Amino acid sequence: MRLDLADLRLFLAIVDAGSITQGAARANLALASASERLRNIEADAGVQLLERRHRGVVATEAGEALAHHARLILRQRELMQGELLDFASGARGTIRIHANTAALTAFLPRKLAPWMATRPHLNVDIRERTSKEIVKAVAGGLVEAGITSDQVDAQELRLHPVATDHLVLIAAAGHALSQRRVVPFSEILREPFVGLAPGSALQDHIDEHARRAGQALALRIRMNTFGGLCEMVSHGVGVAIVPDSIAQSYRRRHPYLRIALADGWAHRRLCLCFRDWAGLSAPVRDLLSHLAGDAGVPSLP
Amino acid sequence: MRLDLADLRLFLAIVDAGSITQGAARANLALASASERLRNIEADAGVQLLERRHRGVVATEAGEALAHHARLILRQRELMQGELLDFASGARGTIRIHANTAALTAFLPRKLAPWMATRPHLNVDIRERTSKEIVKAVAGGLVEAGITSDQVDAQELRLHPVATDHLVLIAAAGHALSQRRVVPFSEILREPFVGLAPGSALQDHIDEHARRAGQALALRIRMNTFGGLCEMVSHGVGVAIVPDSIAQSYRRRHPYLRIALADGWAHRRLCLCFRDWAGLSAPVRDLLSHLAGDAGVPSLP
DNA sequence: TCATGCCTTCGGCTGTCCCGAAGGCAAACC
DNA sequence: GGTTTGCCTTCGGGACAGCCGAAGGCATGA
Repeated sequence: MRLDLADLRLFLAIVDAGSITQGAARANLALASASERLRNIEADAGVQLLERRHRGVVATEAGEALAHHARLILRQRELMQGELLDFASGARGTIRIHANTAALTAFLPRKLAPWMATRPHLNVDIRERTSKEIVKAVAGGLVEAGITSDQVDAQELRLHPVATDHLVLIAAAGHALSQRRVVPFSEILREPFVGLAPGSALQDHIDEHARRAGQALALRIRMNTFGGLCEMVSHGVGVAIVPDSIAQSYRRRHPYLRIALADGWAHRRLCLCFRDWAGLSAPVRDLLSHLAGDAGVPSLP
Repeated sequence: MRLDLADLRLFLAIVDAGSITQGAARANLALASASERLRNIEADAGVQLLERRHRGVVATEAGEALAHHARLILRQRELMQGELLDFASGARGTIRIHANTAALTAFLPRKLAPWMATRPHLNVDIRERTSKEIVKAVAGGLVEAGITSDQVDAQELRLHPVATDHLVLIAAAGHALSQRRVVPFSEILREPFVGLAPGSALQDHIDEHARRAGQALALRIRMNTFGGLCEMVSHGVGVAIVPDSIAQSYRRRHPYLRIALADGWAHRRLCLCFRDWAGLSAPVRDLLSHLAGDAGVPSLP
């Protein structure tokens, strides 16, 4: 059966108009073409679909049935078209980006929530990775964009700073360092530490710097969450290094000292990371614009 | 958007098969054609629908959405096709026939019930008409077929007898005619009559014969149903002329005498009436075959 | 009897769609 | 490391479908 969508549209137009002449006009077809299509439709169906009257035509029972189904099919097609348009315009789909620990825990939730609320069909899949892994993933095309620290070698990728997120040392009140405002990492290498679970990107990052300083940190306990970690520190179990954004947000619940780290690698800025702006998909561009600042992104191309 | 049903079928085949090559084969298309169609589909949609992998392809989110709608649309089309096939094969639709009073009240109900029970989507629209009107309607193409008395001038139409339905006189027990087995109409013209409501085809028929005999019947009362009519007769209100099938079916409830009418026009046979067998629609042919006899219709072409 | 409105048919043309063949690319294999 | 294999894309040519204008048929209404 070779009945196609144009046939359905034409048939509906004819039934609604009540005459082949008018229906053909509505469907932007010459009368001859409409007549021919109709002939084929009826031949295929094997039933008479229109009753020819002196003044126009009316649908037979079979014709009514066809019209009914035609309406359903065309409606379904409208829905499909709308949905595809959503995908094309970026109102629907899934964005995949990578983010480091700091971005994922402190920066993104606050920025992402209102943005997603206005895009009900848009899903975001964020994976936590070390900044180094993120750069590799973006460079290799595995994800379109990521949010990394600026302490990483981005090679040919573009980095666009969107927030500061310095690492700070936190220690229980009354700790020996309590008088210091700033302390170098090398000076605290022998302190008892509270750490994050192995595999955490931030923890690996810190361990790496300890290794470079020729020392392994003395981790008394490893926690799974920043909340637990901060609580441990506030009870004097040990010190810890966390993003300042985290340190700020937990200090009400678990009082502790915040002491800046003197090292360059601790002065991090969170950066959007992507290959080139023009190559990004619409929804990712939209998201990055939003993350870059509420006041638009004059600095993004 | 020029996406047609072939596109949908092809796309589904490709998604299911997991490769354009296989999908094209399933859709009976050359690889080149499939590739071209796909290109157009994606261009129209404005989104990538398939992710090209080293081994075949997989649908993107947008592709999944398209596939989903495609399945719905094609299913709907299947339903439509099935329904049209029902119409074409005569399993669905409405049959319009005319029947005279006798056929409508006595012959048809018994024969029609089992036939309709096995054809749930087939409706039958039967109108009561005089035999003369039926012949006119069939000859004029207003209905395909009818069931008439054989007492009518059928002209070029075909008549096929299917049952006898003689008119009989009924009278209360103890009536003056109670000793007679047969009586000519002319002899009872002056009897008080119980008749049917004006407009009834049978009543008009009887009146017509009375008029030819130069007399109007003395109708003491006109009833709307045969049941009421028979009851009146059994109580001695008057005599009446009814189809023998009716007389038989009510004589238990309302006892009366059945007396044959001698006149030729009372010796009726019910006949199928149609123009030509080949010109009938499938369901009407089917119905007439059934009415002509349970044992097939050797005499119908 | 003509005019009107509607549908059908005809002949010609254009555009679409299909196909085979050739080319490119990445993985798997020898 | 070259070759084979599987898969996708592109190209050019050819056939067919579908579209159109014009002419014809039919019934109605003036």
